[in-house]
Amino acid sequence: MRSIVLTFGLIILSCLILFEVAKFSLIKHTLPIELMVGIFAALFLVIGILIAGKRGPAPAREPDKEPASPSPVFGIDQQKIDALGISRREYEVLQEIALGLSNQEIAAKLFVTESTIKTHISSLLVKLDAKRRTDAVRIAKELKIIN
Amino acid sequence: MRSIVLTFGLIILSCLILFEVAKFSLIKHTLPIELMVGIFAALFLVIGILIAGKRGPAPAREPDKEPASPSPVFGIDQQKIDALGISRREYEVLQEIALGLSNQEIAAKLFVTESTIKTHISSLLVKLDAKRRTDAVRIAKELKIIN
DNA sequence: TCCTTCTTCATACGAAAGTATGAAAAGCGC
DNA sequence: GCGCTTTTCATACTTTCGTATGAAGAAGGA
Repeated sequence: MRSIVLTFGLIILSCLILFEVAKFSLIKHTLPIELMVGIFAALFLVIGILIAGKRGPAPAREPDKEPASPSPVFGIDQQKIDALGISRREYEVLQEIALGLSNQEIAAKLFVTESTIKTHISSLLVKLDAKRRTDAVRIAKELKIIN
Repeated sequence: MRSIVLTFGLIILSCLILFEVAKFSLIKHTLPIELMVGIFAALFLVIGILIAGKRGPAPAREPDKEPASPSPVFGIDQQKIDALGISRREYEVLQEIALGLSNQEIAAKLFVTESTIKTHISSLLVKLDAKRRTDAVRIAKELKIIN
């Protein structure tokens, strides 16, 4: 909670500063308006991606307004991941499984113990309704929740 | 692929339209610059979030072709299978592995003992230079020798 | 603050996977 | 027939995987 406030505060603050600087430049006609707007657009595009990248555990999943795209436009269907209740960490493990790594290798890669990986995989198998890791990978690919 | 191009095309198109309208309003001084920039910032913030929500870690994956319905011969590289020295029976086993079946299930499906399946898999792992069956599946898909 | 979820870890056990080795039958090309 | 590969199977052993259960700290929402 505190971290969110802090992060947003920082973002807003830096944006305001940038904004004032930009307006100053604009008045002096040292920058065209188009460029100005473009910069801000790009800036907020990046910010948006960053924010979304830090997806929390299903943030208040209200009834979805349809995304109007039955097929995943950009490859991965985040909504399906949420709908299955797959957590961030579990998803990371799933990706490593798909790469063909062993539990031990995944543990080393994610800096946790093999025990933890086993726990994640067990719940993944339940959530994906799979019997084995190979099964889980196939199902996940069919659901397009991994590449 | 087509849908991605379409989506991006639409986004860019609507942005250009919005941009022109905005510039027009700006010239007529019906809107303050701040509001203008703010609208675009918000717009691209949303777009960024949407994109991030739908994107994958993008490890250069080509989309899988339609399963089963068309002849699996198209897209499969028979020459690579031969080059790797993978026999007919081994290839059958490989396909079953990719479906997520256990050794026992594969044995039942192919009417042989589990022992035989293990033998086939062992040589498959060597020929594919894989350490595990999950690894073998990934490699086989990358080599386009299975769907 | 209380409650829940997520993440982490451990231990123990059973099931599945994989390795090593040997061997026998069948098919094929020479 | 002879040599070669493929396919089949077995036994024994090691490693990995998966389940069950309990527990504890961190983060976030109500």
